[in-house]
Amino acid sequence: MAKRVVPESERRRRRPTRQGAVLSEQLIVETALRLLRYHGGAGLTVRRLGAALGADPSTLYRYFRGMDELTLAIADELIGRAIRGWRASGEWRADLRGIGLRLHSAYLAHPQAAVLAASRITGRTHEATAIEAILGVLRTAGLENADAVRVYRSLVDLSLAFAALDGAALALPRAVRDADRQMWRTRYGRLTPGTHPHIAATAGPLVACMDGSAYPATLDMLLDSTASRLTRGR
Amino acid sequence: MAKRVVPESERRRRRPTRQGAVLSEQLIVETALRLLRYHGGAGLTVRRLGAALGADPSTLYRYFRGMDELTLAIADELIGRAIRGWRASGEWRADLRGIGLRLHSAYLAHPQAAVLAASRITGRTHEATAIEAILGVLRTAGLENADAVRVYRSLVDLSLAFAALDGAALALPRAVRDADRQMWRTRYGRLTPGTHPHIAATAGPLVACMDGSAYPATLDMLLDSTASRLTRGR
DNA sequence: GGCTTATGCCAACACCGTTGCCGGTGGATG
DNA sequence: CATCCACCGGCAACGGTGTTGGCATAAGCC
Repeated sequence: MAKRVVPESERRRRRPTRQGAVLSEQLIVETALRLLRYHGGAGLTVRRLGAALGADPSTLYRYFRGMDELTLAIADELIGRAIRGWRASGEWRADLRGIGLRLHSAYLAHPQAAVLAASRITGRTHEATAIEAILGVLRTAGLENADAVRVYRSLVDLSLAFAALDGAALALPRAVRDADRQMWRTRYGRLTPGTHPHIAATAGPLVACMDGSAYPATLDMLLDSTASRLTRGR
Repeated sequence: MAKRVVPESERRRRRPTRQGAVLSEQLIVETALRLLRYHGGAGLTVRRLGAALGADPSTLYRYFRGMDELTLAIADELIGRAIRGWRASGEWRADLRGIGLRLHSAYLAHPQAAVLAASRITGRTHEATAIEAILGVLRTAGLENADAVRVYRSLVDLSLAFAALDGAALALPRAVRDADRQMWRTRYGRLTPGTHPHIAATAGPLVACMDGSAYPATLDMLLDSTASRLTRGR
C-alpha cells in the first residue's frame, strides 16, 4: 500500500540479493525481454522474473508499481532501440520508410513484448524524440502542419499496429503457427470455384502472399498517398 | 484426458444446468462478450463465465478445449457480425471502404474482445465469406490477381491491426485512459521550441489529432494508392 | 423400459499478482 | 570509527486463475 517506488536516478543503497544479483531497472527490463523470448507471451511472470534474477518476486515491487508499469518500461526500451542511431538523410520518403521499418523490426525482435507494449503510450524520453524526428521529416518535406500531424499519426499507428499484429502471429506456439499456415494451403487453396470463385482463381498468389508481413507493402501505399498529397499541394 | 469436445452440430443430449440454464456454443460466446464488456479485458474468466451462465466452470471444457478455442469462437462471431448483411454496390472504392469500416467497428464494439481476437485466423465460414467478398470487389474493379491479393492482404491486416490497437486503447481502465489523454495535452502540448521545435510548432493540431482513431484516414490513404495503381494499370 | 454415454458437478493441483511485515545492512552523519 | 535509520530484500499469506480426473445422473436411442 502506497509503497514508494524509488526512481532509478535516486537509488543510493544497492544491496545485493541473497543470490548475489544487484538489481536495477535496466537489468530487470532486459531479463524480462529474455524471459518473454524464451518462455513465450504468457511466460513473463513476476515469480519467474524474480527467479531469473535470483531475487524474491516481491522485491520487484520496489522497482515497479506493478506488472503494468513494467510493461511501459519495456515499451520505452523498444522505442529506444528503434531510434538509436537514426539520422535524417534529407530524402523524406526514404527517411519515413526507414523510421517505420526500424520501429516495426525493433518491436518484432521481441514479438511477445510487442504484443504487450505496442499499444501503450510511455510518455518518456524516447517517445518524444521519435515524434520530433518524424514531424521534422514531414514539415521539412513541405507538408502543412495539419497534414503533417495527420500523416504522423497514420504512420506511427500503422507501424505499431502492425508490430502488434505480426508479433501476435510470431508469438503463437510453433505448432499453432504451423497449423495456421497449413490452413491457408489446405482450406483456402482448395475451395471450389462454385462457391468461392475469386478465392479459387487467386489461390496460388493468395497462399504465397500470406507468408511474411504485409507491413512493408502497406507502408509503401501510405507513402504513395503522402507523395501525391505533396505534389498536389505544390 | 483427451476429453472429447463434441462439435456443436452433433450435440444431442442437452441437459440443463443445476440452475436451469441450457448451454450452447452460441450462448457461451454471447455471455463471454457481455462479460468482456462489463468486467474489462482481464474480466473474462472461466470461473466468472461459469457463474454468469449458472454452470460449473469445468463444464465449459465440454464445449471448448480451453480458453484459446473460446477466443477463436469469439473472433468468428465478430467477423460474422461485421459482414452480416453486406452487399456489393458495384463502386469498388465505396465497397472496400465499407467492408473495412464494418470490420473495424464490429471489432471495436467489443474492444476487449478485439484485443484478444484480432490477430487470430479462425478458418471458419465467416472468414472465407469475407475473403471472397473482398477479392471479388478488387478483381471486378480490374486488378491483376497478384495485385488483388496484395491489396486484399493490406486491407484486412490494416483493419484488424487497427482494431487491435484502438481496442487496446479503449479497453484501458478509465483512469489510465484519461491520464494518457492528459499526457498529450500537458507533456507534448508544452514542450519547448528549443529542444523539440516541430512538436512545439504543431502542438495544437497534434493534441487535437490524438482523439479518435487514425484508421479511417489511413484506410483512405490505402485506397488512394490502390486507385492510382488502377489508373496506371489501364 | 433398459442401456449407453454425454454431460454437469466436485475437489484438487499448481500457478498467478500483490501486500503487510520483519529484519538486516548500506550509507550518511557525527 | 561508532551510531542510527530508512531502504530494500525475504517471508508468508490471500484470493484469484486455468485445467483435469473421477463420479453421478439423466437424455435419448433401440
